[in-house]
Amino acid sequence: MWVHLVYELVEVIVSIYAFQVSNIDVKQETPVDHGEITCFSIYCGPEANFGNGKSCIWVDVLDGGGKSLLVEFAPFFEDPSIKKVWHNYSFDRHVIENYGIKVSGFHADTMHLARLWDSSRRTKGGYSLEALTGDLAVCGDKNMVGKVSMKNIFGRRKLKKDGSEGKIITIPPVEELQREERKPWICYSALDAMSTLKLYENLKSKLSGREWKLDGSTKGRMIDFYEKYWRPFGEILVEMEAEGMLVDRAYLAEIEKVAQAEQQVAANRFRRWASKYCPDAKYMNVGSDAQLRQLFFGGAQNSKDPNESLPDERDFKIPNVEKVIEEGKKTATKFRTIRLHRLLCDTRIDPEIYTASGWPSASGDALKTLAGKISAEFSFTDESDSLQTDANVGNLPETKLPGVEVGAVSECTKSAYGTAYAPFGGGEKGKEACHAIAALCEMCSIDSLLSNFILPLQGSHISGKNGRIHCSLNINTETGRLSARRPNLQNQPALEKDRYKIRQAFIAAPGNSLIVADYGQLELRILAHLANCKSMLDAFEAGGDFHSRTAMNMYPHIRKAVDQKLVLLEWHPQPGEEKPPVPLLKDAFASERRKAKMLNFSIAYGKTPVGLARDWKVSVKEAKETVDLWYNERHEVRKWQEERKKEAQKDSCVHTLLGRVRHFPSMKNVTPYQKGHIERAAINTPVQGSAADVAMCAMIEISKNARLKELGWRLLLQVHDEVILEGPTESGEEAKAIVVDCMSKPFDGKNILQVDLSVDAKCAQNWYSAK
DNA sequence: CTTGTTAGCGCC
DNA sequence: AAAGGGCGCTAACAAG
Repeated sequence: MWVHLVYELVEVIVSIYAFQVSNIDVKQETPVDHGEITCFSIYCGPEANFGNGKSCIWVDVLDGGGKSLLVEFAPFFEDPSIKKVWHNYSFDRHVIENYGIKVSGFHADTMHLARLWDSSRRTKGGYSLEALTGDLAVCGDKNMVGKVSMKNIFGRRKLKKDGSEGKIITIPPVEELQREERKPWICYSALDAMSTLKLYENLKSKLSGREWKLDGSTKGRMIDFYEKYWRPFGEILVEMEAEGMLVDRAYLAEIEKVAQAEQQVAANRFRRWASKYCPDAKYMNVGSDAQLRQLFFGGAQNSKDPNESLPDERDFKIPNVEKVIEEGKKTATKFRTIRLHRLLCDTRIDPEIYTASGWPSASGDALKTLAGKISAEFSFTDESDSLQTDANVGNLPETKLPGVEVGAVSECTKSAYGTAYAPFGGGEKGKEACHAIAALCEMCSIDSLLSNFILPLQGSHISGKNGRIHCSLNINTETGRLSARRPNLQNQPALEKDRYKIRQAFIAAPGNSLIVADYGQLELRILAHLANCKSMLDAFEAGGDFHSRTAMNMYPHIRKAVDQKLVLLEWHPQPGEEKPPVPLLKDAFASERRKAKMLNFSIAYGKTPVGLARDWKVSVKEAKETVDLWYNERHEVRKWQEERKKEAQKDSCVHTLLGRVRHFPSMKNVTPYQKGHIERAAINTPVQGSAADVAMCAMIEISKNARLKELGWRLLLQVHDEVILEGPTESGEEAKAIVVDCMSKPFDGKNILQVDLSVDAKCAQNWYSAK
């Protein structure tokens, strides 16, 4: 009876839900196929009267009727004409869909509204309902009761063993609260719905008060931006999460074995070598940076505080796998202690890299410096072997061109062995040390692949019933990019780093294929457009290898070589041709092109000559000269960047292509370092944020394309400038062409940029082979 | 035994 | 003094 009441009333008023969910660990699990609803509430403003003057409905799903009661509400959830506002729509929708209810009528997500209003609340309390409703800058409503956290209402101090209250505050399970603290619990969860609607009204009015400017002219208000872009985008993201990616678990189990075996070999190789200098190193945790720091740099001074030094030797606890019974103990304990001292007693290795806290770094980079550019392969038993390995070290020589001076000094004159070579005595000893440390590096990188990717991808908590992985896709970055969580599918190893071909585990279902489509140099194209830079626009217009063209524009001697046809900018082999008639620029001037490429990527991020000098191991003056060469042909970029810095200083904000705003703290009263950070963010955000705008528009185009839908193609994932879809193999080619078209003309079927948007797309059975 | 923090590293 | 933008995740460690 009262279900009908709601149904009729809410057609006119926006309504709100807040769900309490059990049987799910929110921090670990995906809500897709996990989690059960214990209760929910509906609020549609103070005017509604559900009887006895009550304006809010609270529904007990736990003891009040369970699934059958929830299903009574299905028509209500599924009615698109009932406009619904949520706080974190994604979670609630997945949980409702676990009951087979298809939610419709998505009107707004207050988390996204808040993010659109102010994208930098991370340091101001974040975007929880509690933080937002409690913030007067967001909800200036004095009559409003903000959300109060569960911890404050229901938190109980954990009792210590002696019966007194401890410091740890625990919250009982929601089922227990609902049954045993019924009244406050109903108030609490009903308030969620009321807070959400209040928050919606506040944010809507704020966004209505802010002008939306696109390309310099007024398009409306920012709430219009939300409705045009982020509302449909929010819905698309939830659908993508629900789809999920199919993962080949058998394949992952296979590469896990291989990786573990290779890791053991590398780790033991290092341990065996290290134990020659420090016996306990045989049992060390080679993955612990503290232990490594002790072995290499024991006794070293802190670079920031000369009064602090690492101890000469230090004890570490390790799992007692050998079941050693230590002195004074009766049985083998779970852990035992080993003592590590500096490997070299008489010699010290000068640390080149320090951590932020001033201690010598034992990071991968630092270890690579110690080892040098060599392989981990080394025969520790038969030293005659080493000569063969020796022949392989060093860089490949660059193609030399007669009559043309090759710019940089070739690095192959330097020794390929790292800084550990000399301290360990040079010669065979030095080589042995470098190879052992190289093995350590390899062990670390395998470990990182295993623990970050291969193992978690096989976990059951992140996959649904159908074996697919459902990450959550969030609009929660300061620039407007997406982020992915549980698991983060946006940082899967790519290309040459993917030594176990992890991406091969992301597959299409039988009968299906994946389409992987990505933009070529999206951010650089955006920069060319925003800065209106002629040289860059011309280079994109001409097409071909952008970095080679940059190198040519930077260095007159390269331009001369190109003009005289001594080198080719790029080469498209004709049938029958095997190699180009003259060398390619990227081979003949590899080091210049490398620098040009690095500058192309770094300058948009605001990298300074100081940073480049460090990377390139040249003087700051020299780095600055190279940077100037880059800007020489691209003075519009410099001017545009200066304008952005001024804008950040004057208005405390910058804008993206579609008119989203990122605010910065006032530049008064900030340290020079903070000022630098703001300035770099100010020149980066319009580029990164506009690229995010483009990618979002492309996804909206793809998602609303009727033909793609008809053919059965669905978006699965976005990785900033790349999208992945899955659909029937037989329509792969047709779908691919549509996707490319959507991405090239992402603004309502048009491209409003001054540059073309180049798109590369492939159809394949797995993610790896689509690259 | 839990929690938070740091360093490090994967992606674009 | 700090000198590359934006993320999320992990192990190890430190602290409660």
